[in-house]
Amino acid sequence: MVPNWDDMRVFLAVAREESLSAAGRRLKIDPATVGRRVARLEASLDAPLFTKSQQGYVLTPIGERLLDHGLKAEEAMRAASGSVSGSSKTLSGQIRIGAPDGCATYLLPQVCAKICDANPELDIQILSLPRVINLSRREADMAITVSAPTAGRFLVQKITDYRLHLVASQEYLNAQAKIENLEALRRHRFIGYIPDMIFDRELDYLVDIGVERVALASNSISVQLGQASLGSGVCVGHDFALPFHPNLRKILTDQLSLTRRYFLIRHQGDQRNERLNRFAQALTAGIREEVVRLEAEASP
Amino acid sequence: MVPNWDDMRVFLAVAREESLSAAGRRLKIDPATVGRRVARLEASLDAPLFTKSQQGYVLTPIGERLLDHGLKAEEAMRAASGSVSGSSKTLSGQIRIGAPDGCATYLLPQVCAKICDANPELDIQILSLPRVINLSRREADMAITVSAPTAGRFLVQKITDYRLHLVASQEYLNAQAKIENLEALRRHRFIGYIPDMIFDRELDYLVDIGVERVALASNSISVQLGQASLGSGVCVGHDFALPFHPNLRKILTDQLSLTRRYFLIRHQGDQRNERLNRFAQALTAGIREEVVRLEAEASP
DNA sequence: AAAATATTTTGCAAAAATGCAAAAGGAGGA
DNA sequence: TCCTCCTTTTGCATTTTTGCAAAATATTTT
Repeated sequence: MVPNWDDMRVFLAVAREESLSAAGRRLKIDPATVGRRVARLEASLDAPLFTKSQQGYVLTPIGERLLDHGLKAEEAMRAASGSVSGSSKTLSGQIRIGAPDGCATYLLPQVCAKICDANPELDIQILSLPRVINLSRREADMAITVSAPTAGRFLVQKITDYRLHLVASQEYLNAQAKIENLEALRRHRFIGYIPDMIFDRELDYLVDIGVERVALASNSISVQLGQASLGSGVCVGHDFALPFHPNLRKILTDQLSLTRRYFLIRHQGDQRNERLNRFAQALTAGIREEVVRLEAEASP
Repeated sequence: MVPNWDDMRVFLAVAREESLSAAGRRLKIDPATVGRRVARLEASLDAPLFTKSQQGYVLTPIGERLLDHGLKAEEAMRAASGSVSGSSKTLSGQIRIGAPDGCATYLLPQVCAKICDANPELDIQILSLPRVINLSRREADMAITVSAPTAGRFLVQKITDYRLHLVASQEYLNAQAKIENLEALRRHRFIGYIPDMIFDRELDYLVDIGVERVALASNSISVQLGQASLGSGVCVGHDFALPFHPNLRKILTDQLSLTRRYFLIRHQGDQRNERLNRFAQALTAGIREEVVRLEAEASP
């Protein structure tokens, strides 16, 4: 009769994922158990919460109503966990970060490795996302973005600025006439993002330069730089990525230099979550350091 | 690592009761289990929540902080349960009502019996309290009072007015000179509440009449009426109580008649709790009917 | 002072919940 | 049309949780 509070936790997962198996993956419990706990909750509430089918679980109107309250409970439970600063000196558990692929590829691996070394109990998951992450749905605990969100209640914190320049491989440059100015670029092949898959205006570098056509495109910056590295063309790349592609050279650095900024976005409700606060602190500091280190290495 | 939400439920009970066994009684689970679940919560939060001793569990500062969030979670869970109208036609589970003793003694038994008959799955607990009930601490789901609360966020609903008169036993009246007016009362012995235990000004009937001395006192109205019934003196009694004391007679009804009002108090957060709404509806209707019936019976 | 009554804690057997493996049922693609 | 992959569901062995009984300990009463 009186519901088990923990069943609400699995209810939320199922409501979000619309599937027992996906919810099970997220919660790291067996889908069968997930199904049984939903059934138990329905029994104790004496109401159908989902319409069940082989292609998933979808909320009934009653379930929708329950979801509203469940989210409130979740917020409270999250704040509760956060309020006990976890007396232990070291962080533990699981933290998931969403980030644009440049950051995820070239910065987070080293930074997170260092954090993990210092906190052996901590598991970090890096979500490299080809789209703006939906933090409201709790897809991640925090997200790194290139523009501050305008709507929604979030904690926004500047991480650091970083620079981008035009790059091409040494071999490519040797084979061509020296590129003297921006005008000369018109005769070159460009590598960039897939135009209609650019999810943030800040990432639409090429439009800033006036380039209209992208011959080789990928949704992954590392694929782009890989192609540039093979001598396929000219590309806009992060300075901090260059040490990973030794034969890439910056070009026209005096005539074209882009600056962008990383932000750390968190849920408003996590403001007093000491655990996440400490992690965020370590993360931003780590990224800042790493950008400085890599950009210095790339400057000559 | 990730806490079991249901452990928060038992944490709240222990925090309130400050004892494993009392919490166990309230939750209807074994004290040993309560202790183990608290231990598990502490382990998953990695923080000491209680200082434990043989005389009970008392919150640590960390526990205090957790309590705040836990209460929020509880509110959300309560609202969640309430939001699903419990598709079944009949009420079930457990509902606890606090009430002043007059109401608890002479009205609620019949009214609640009727409600229970109509809802076989429902358990009703009547808390007859010698003090103003602390609804904020969730000692009860709802409370009946004689004055509307001034502070706090509560739902207040008038139930019904009721009347009180001076009463004495037939035998007592026969043995005395006829009491013609209020002035004549000065020579009689009064039965009433224990003066310094009156918790609500509305119950301080005798001061309204001008009586200063109470010879026989009890904190229980049924004890008072029992004494009056034995011919020990004059007492202020509820009209609706008289049918239960057949040899009591109202006196000076034309010169002294008190009217009081019962209110039903509920938690603001329960406003959309269909289950409690339905119960409250049945309760107020039942009390209203019962007062009318009993007062009619007492009038001749 | 000693007995009685609370409390928490511990040991163990019973009960419940869980994970795994297999079954059953569709949706989408070759 | 069939085949494959993805679901949910079911049966069963294992693990975990729970309740009960007894032990240990302190407080209150006689």
